[in-house]
This record gives sequence, C-alpha cells and structure tokens, in this order.
Amino acid sequence: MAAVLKALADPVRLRLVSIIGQALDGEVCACDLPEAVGKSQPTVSHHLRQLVAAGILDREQRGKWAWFRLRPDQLERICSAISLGQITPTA
Amino acid sequence: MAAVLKALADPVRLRLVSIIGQALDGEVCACDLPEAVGKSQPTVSHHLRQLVAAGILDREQRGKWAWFRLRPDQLERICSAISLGQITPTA
DNA sequence: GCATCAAATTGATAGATATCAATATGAGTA
DNA sequence: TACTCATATTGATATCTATCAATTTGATGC
Repeated sequence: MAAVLKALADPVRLRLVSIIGQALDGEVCACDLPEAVGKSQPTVSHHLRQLVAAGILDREQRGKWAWFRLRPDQLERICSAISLGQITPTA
Repeated sequence: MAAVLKALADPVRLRLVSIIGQALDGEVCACDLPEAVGKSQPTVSHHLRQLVAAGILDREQRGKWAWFRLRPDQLERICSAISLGQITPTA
C-alpha cells in the first residue's frame, strides 16, 4: 500500500497519470510524454516504469511504440483503502 | 496534491494514520506511538509533524501531552481526486 | 524558582531517488 | 544483414529523507 502511494506521490508521475487518464481514447504513446511533462526521455521512462510496477499503468507495445493506459481498479483500491480507514501498511 | 500523497506514502506514517484512525475515541496520545510503531520518539515526532503539515492529522496539546486525530475531510479530498481523475499536480 | 516529564528540535549519517548524458536493446524496414 | 528510430538501461551526481543520539523547549507541580 505504501509502495503504491509512493508511486503516485511524485509531481511528474501525477502529471503522467493525469495526462494518460484524460486522453480521449484512454491511452497515450510514450513518445509524447517527455515533451508533455518537460523531462528527458530516460527520466520519463524511469517514472513510467515505476507506475507500471505499482500496477497503476498498463504498458502495451505496438510496433516501435509503447502505449500506456490507466488501471482504474488499482486507483479504486487506493481510494477505498483510504476512505474505509483500511490503511494497512502490511498490505 | 503530490505533497499530501507523499505524506501518506511511508510505511511508518501509514501505520500512524491507521492506529489513530482506529482508536476508539478517535484520538491517540503521542506518548503511545513510539512503542506502537517501533520507532524512536524523535522519529515518530518527525512523522507526526509531516502528517499535520499535510493536513492529514490534527494536533491538540492537553497538559503535557499531545493528542492526534484524523482529518477525514483531507482523506476524502485525496480519494475524490483519485477517483474522479482530477489528479492535478499543481493543486 | 526548581525539578520533572513529554514532545520537539538539532546534528549527523546512511540509504533512497530524481535527473540527465551516454549507451544498449529491440522492433520495423529496406 | 544492415539501418533507423523508439524505448530502456547504465552510470554518475545531487538532492532528499528516515533514523537515532543528544539537546532544547514547554508545561506541570512542588
């Protein structure tokens, strides 16, 4: 639980999640993200990796490009854990 | 928003929030917390300070003791920001 | 004022992390 | 195979943070 929150608790990663979550078709190509957040390509790759590892994003390779989309179930898990007071650091 | 999440995104602070949230009368004396989380008094004080600064806890001095309670409105703010996709790093 | 106890602050240190330049990987294409 | 381009990884560095020992602050009671 702390690990998932930690993945969200970064300004750049929040922007990435926000951008991907607001995309019209629900997914965004990695190629657009460095410019969108004003960070270098390795830095963005690093953050995307963490979001995927935390289960917040799904990654799909299509041709040369990598596409990312939200996993709403994971966001809901966070939300319900917080709102129900079920915050358990061991989970 | 990132700052509030960051305050939550630590195992010790999650335990503190959990312990305080589950207290029968909704509040806990700081004096009980170092033993409860297995950390030194300065370390716990450091974490409590961050949680108060983030608006997640309220602190009340009563005599020699400091009592802490949750601020559910702040937790709800986090939850709704996540679930509504209103994650905005500038907020 | 003085002693006592709870909590906060300071100082120091070890470990984590965000960042970018440089390089490697891997998929498409000719 | 060789070339190109998108993405990932490596390496290095600077900043941040969690932690505790030592000290200070602050409130209570004598």
